Amino acid sequence: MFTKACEYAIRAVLIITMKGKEEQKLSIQHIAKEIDSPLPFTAKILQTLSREGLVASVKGPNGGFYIDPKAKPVSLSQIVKAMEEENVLNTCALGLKECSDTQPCPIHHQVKAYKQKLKHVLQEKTIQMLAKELNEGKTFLRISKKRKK
Amino acid sequence: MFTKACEYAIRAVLIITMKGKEEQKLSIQHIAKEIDSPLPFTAKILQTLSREGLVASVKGPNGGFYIDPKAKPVSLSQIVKAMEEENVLNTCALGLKECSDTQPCPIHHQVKAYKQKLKHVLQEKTIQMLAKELNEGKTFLRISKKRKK
DNA sequence: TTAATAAAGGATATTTTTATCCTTTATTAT
DNA sequence: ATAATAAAGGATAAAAATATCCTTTATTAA
Ligand code: FES
Ligand code: FES
Repeated sequence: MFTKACEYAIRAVLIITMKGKEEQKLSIQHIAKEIDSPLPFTAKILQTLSREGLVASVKGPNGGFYIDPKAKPVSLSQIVKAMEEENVLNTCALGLKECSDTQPCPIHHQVKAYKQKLKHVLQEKTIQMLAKELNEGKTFLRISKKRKK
Repeated sequence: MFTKACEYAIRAVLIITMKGKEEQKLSIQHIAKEIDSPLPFTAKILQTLSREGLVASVKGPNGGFYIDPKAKPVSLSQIVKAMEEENVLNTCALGLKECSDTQPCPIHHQVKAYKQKLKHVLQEKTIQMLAKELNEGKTFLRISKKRKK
C-alpha cells in the first residue's frame, strides 16, 4: 500500500509524538531503534519530515526531534503527501492512465469504495489520535513474540 | 496496489479472454498494443501466465495466446498469485512484521475491513465475468480522450 | 524437408526504491 | 573561543522492479 519510506515516516512521527518532548528530544538513533528501521534511511526521511514542518528538530548536543506542542495536529495524509505518495489512492488499480467513473476499468467499482474510505481515514486520523491509542496499549508499533498460553 | 507486472498480467488475460479464440490466437504484439504495455516485458509476463496454465499458448505460424474454453474460469486472485503478489493484502499497512488482530498496528482496524473486502473481490471475480462487462461496454481497458459535449 | 513464424527462455540493461557514507552546519557545554 | 554533538545535505551503493535483447524451441505452411 505504502512504500517503505512512507511506512517508516508514519512510524517515526508516531514515536516522536509519543516520546519526544521539547526538553527530551529523540535522536535519529533512538527513533530508528524504536521503529526497527535502517538508521541512515530513517535519517533521510526525518530530513524530509523536518523540512516539511511535520516534526521539529534541533541540531547539536541534546538535539533531536520532537513535536511542537502548539503546532496543529498532523494527519496521516499530510505525511503521505510529504513522502509524495498522495496519489496511491487516486490512480487506477489496473494501471489505466486515469481512474474515472465515466470510463471505469473492470475493477473500478469494486475498489472505489475501498479507496474512498481509506482516503477518508488518512484525512481524519491524526498522529495524535493514533499515538494516544498506542500509549493506551490498544495498538502496537512492534510485534513482540509472546509464547502462547 | 499491484505492481506493473501484475497490472499488465490482469489486463493481458482480460484481452486474451475477450479476443483470443483457439482458431484466432492473439500474438504478443497484438496483446501489448491492446493493453498499451511494453512489448518485451509483456512477453515475460505472458511466459509466466502460460507456465502457470492461466492462458494457453501455441508457438509457430498462426500461434499465439488464447483461453481454453473447457478450462475452469480464472479468478483475479489466481493471476495475482501467479505474479507472486498474493501477500499484498495480507501484510501490515505500516510494515510491521505481522498483521494481526491481537497486536494491531495503529491503523490495522481502519484498513482491515477494506483489505478483506478486496481479497473477497479478487477471489470471487473471474476474468470471464469482467470480460463480459468489457464486451458489453460497461467497463474499459483504455481511456479514450473524447471531447466534452 | 525447408523456411518462416511465434512463443520460451536466458542474459542483460535501465530505472526506481532502498540504503549507506561522508562532509557541512548549527547548537551546546566546557 | 573550542571541542563535542547531532541533524542537514550531498554523493554513492545496493537491491528490486521494470524493460530490452538475443538465442532456442516448437509449429506450420510451402
Ligand atoms: S479506473 Fe481502474 S480503479 Fe478506477
Ligand atoms: S497490523 Fe498493520 S494492518 Fe494489520
